[in-house]
Amino acid sequence: MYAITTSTRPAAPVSAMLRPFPASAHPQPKAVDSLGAFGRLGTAIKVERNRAIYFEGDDAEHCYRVVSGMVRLCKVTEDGRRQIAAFLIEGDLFAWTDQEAYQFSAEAVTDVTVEKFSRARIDEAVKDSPSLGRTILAMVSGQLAAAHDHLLLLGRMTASERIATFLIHLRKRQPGAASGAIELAMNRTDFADDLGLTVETVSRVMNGLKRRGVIAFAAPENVQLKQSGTLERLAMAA
Amino acid sequence: MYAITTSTRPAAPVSAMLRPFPASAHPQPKAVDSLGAFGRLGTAIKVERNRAIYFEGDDAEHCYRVVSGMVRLCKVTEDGRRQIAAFLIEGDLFAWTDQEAYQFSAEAVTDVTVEKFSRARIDEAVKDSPSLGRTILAMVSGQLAAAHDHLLLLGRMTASERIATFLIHLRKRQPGAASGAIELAMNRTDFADDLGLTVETVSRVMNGLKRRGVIAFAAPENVQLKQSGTLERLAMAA
DNA sequence: CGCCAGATTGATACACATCAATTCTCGTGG
DNA sequence: CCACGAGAATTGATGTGTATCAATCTGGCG
Repeated sequence: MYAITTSTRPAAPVSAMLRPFPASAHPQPKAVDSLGAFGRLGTAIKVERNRAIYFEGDDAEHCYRVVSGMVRLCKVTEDGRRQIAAFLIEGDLFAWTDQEAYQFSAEAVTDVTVEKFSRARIDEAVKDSPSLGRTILAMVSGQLAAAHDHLLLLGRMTASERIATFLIHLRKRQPGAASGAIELAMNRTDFADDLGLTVETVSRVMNGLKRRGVIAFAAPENVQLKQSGTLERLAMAA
Repeated sequence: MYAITTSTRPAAPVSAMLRPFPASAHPQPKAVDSLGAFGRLGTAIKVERNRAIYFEGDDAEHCYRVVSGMVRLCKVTEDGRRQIAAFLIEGDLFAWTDQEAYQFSAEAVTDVTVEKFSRARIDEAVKDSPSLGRTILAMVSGQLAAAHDHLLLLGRMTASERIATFLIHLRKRQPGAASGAIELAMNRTDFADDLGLTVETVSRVMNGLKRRGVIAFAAPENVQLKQSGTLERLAMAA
């Protein structure tokens, strides 16, 4: 049941963030084909763009895995400042916590399919299959490493370094973007809230790079990396 | 063997950071008593204050657990900017990665005893005992949650909010500091590099809080929280 | 066609960095 | 016991990168 729980709901940008659909609104969640190491332990759930999968403060009863689309983990302070901790894509695990409440909200950046696991069931499955536990640990520790890199970015990099790093990072994860064409699933605000900047600064830096011919974009969501070398020099320390 | 590997050594503050002692210099590493869930899988190692346990870029052959003292995980860019990802205390695991090279250096903040594990041996031990795997996962996912909170701090908090948050956080982890007395193992520079600030800003904010009677300190490393309420209000979103 | 959210651009403000002295602390040796 | 030196902390003066405030522009959609 999707009862209205007493979670810390964002105070400022309320209108934008909606609860996930009640289960009844999704008569037939599409079956997931690529189950990976997780067999049939979970349930596939679809979530519409810009809806929350869960809110910070909700009881942490489930853990998840992205099947398709993009998810963001984020937190909003009382006065409306928002930080996005990570953008997650196909295969990424999230909410794999031991605390009794979620500390970050998870929201669908695009229309998304996620697989939902009961924590209890996963614990049992791991007892039977140590390799499953190994897989989970590998993914979580990978995310820890990514978070640490993100800390360096937020703590010590300038605006242009952050953006260069972000773009390069995106291209690495983009499956079929061998050239330099990147499809940005997120908008400039998400962009800014991930990098600890404002929308205006993101816009200025992006258009600065565009003017210098380092990147190109007609529509804001369709960026091409023209001079990867320059970008990598800007990005510096990986 | 502690062969000189081809690791990315910090270019700027070279003098400060020294290799760990060769094993031969530690004839009898003191036996560790509190082995926790890890039995006798590891070896106790002592590392002197301000020496590195390993460097970013070194082959990631071992993982560690802090037995006593404080360890910092940090990265230095070519031009000398430094970010500390975390301060680790007794019981904390680190270097629990699947990548082939460490991405962050680990350094002793105080004189430190760490337990060192071979990754291969741990993997085997986990196969035998799933609960060990569960313990490890719990710790790593706890660190991921802490890293995410740190991201919010670096991305969206002001200098005073960062410092208030840091102080409160420290007190929570300090074992016997029920009152408000905190013993800072790290100096102002570490302080600043964890919070993404400069030493000067840290000093100014700390002395500002002191003037307002929120905190007190005679020596810089011995801080007392006088008005926890005020601090918590400053710290805001946990 | 007109609306609206998102993106861009411009003018200005400000929090923190940077540069530059002091001051403090503590270990060391005369 | 005190002068000395060195590293850390503090304090002050000034600079600057990014935020903030405020329009304006753009493209999609009813």
